[in-house]
Amino acid sequence: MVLQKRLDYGFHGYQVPTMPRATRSVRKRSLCRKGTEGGQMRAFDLLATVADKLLHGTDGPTTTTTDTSTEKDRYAVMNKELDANSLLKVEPSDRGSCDQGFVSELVLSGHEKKCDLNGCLPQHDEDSPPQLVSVVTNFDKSKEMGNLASEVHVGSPRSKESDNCELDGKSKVIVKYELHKTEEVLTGTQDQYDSCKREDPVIWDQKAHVLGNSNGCGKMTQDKQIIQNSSFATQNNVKLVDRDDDEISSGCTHPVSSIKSFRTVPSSRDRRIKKVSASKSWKVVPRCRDESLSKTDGIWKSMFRSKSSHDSCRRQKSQMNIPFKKRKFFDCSSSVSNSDGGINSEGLSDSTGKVFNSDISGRSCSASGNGHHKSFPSKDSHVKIRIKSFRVPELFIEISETATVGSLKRTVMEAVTAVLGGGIRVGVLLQGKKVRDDNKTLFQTGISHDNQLDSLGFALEPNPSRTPLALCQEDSPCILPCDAPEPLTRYSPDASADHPGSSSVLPEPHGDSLGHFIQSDHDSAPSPTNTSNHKSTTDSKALVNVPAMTVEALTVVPMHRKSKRSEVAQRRIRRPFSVAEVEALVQAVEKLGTGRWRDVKLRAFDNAKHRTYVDLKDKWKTLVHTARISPQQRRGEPVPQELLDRVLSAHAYWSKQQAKYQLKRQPETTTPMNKKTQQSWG
DNA sequence: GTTAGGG
DNA sequence: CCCTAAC
Repeated sequence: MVLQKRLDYGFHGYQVPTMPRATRSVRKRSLCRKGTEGGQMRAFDLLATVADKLLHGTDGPTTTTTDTSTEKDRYAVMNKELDANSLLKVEPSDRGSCDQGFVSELVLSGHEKKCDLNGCLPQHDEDSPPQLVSVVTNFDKSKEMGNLASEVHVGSPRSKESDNCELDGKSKVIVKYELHKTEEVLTGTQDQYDSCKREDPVIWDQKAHVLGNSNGCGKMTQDKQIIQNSSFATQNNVKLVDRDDDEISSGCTHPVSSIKSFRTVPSSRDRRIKKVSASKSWKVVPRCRDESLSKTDGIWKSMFRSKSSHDSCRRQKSQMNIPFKKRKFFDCSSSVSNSDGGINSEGLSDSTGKVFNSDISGRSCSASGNGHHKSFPSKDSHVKIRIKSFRVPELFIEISETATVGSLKRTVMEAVTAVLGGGIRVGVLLQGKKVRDDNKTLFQTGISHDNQLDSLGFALEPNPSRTPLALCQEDSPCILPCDAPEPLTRYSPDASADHPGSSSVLPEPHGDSLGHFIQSDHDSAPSPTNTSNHKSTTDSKALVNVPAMTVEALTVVPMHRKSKRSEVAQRRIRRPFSVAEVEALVQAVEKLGTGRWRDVKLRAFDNAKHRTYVDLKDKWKTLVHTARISPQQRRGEPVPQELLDRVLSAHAYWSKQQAKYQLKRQPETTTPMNKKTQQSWG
């Protein structure tokens, strides 16, 4: 029998490809955003816009090749720039002449024909929306590990110019990526672009009939569907934003929307994907780091310029949130880092990596939404927003140790895709405060060009509407503000198959959504707000208001429900005992003694589903230990000395009792003093 | 299913 | 917190 082990990968987040990367120079007028601060654009729209960018970036084609002759490549999924600290990257594969990464393969496996997208590709005519994102992909030519970092620029469709920043002298591929159109990615010649451009640009307008249009379009969306299916459709809670169900009506404005329209297509793709993602035979790994580092040297250098690879490696390791002993199997080269502070190639990302300020610089571009880029000012005051990069909420992945590295990659990709695809949404922060009113205009909100938008930030947060279960902690900072604990996202591809309650999601910070607190046995995190009527505050029981647990914002994304159970259940998350819990435990033990953990559980933690009697026993064990060591050696949330004293006292008492019991059957009668002591407890 | 103890 | 032996 194969020993199944699990690996936990704690990602403190990726850096999702940077969104618009504003070009400072007005000339580049790259930041034409729809909407104006004057009231036409509401915060909601802004969010939607941002989300769109993200999604397109997520599902859009990625190109990882410079080989312009390979048509196929052009439709690869746009690579995301992962957190520099994450060792898992989206990268081009070394397969064949095309450097298509697995992502693209996964997503676009259906694009056998060159012009699948024919007739679907946007016509970058004068009427095209002013959103054009150019992706500058840099990657180390040193093949196989050709890591790459992408940058996404938003600009006008016609601004062909691209930043010529060259990183570390690596070869560079410049890709134009048109938003609100297809996920077309141009990697090379213009004629290719033209040859595949869509004929009916109208489709991309609000009310186009998706079905009525080219197959190319359909295929495209279909491919996206595959991604969804493979990554999160099964959990039926994540989808690409709010569009999936809107069907045709929403048209291609949001490419994803048409997905269902093409459901009928080749199931083989689905199957393939499933198969791929399901396979979890871990084979290799253990090899270090230096080797792989050297391969990715270019990247590492650019990402960790100030560190030696060793250092980074070490740091990675030390920060990896891998609660397993399996840790030893972990490998830096394939690992992920929890380190904070995304360090993108530009070294500009926020140190927290959570919220990135946007940068609004001056004037806008044409107000006419028609994409006419009269390079300059218009009557409307437009707001330019620049987002260096986003960071995906922390992601947790568990995968069988027997899984292959390849499947790990895919799993991670799926997780990311799932998250980006709808598990998250964009939040707007203004001066550290979350802007909740989606209906306010930017101007009303204070997001105006003449306002220093340094204070404007965007954050990725769980998308409540897409998540079935939500452990909602009122006002808990899911929003990833600087320094706030990042929400934890747990992605378990296979485990927890049959646990309905196992898919809980990040709390929805807003009161606006289904703030239903679900106390699934899975893990009902003690209510932080001490709602006196909360279950976990066992009224008559010993356990009183359990203070907020530190962590507990987690997302569990059950996947592959069909997978074998052999994959083993995932390790429970660590839930440090709060002082209140300790108090309750001590009290119960004083009364019941050690050795009756089940009773202790029933008495004091009956409502704390996540505390088993074994947990209580273990906690007691550690408490005793803690009480015996010097305060300096203690870690974690300090337990009041008073409690520790009681622990020792009770422990001593019950130990004595036990000893006596064993010696003879002479109950407590022989020790009046102890008895007295106990009375004082009771 | 519980307990106890090592990991 | 996990795993197991032992009951």
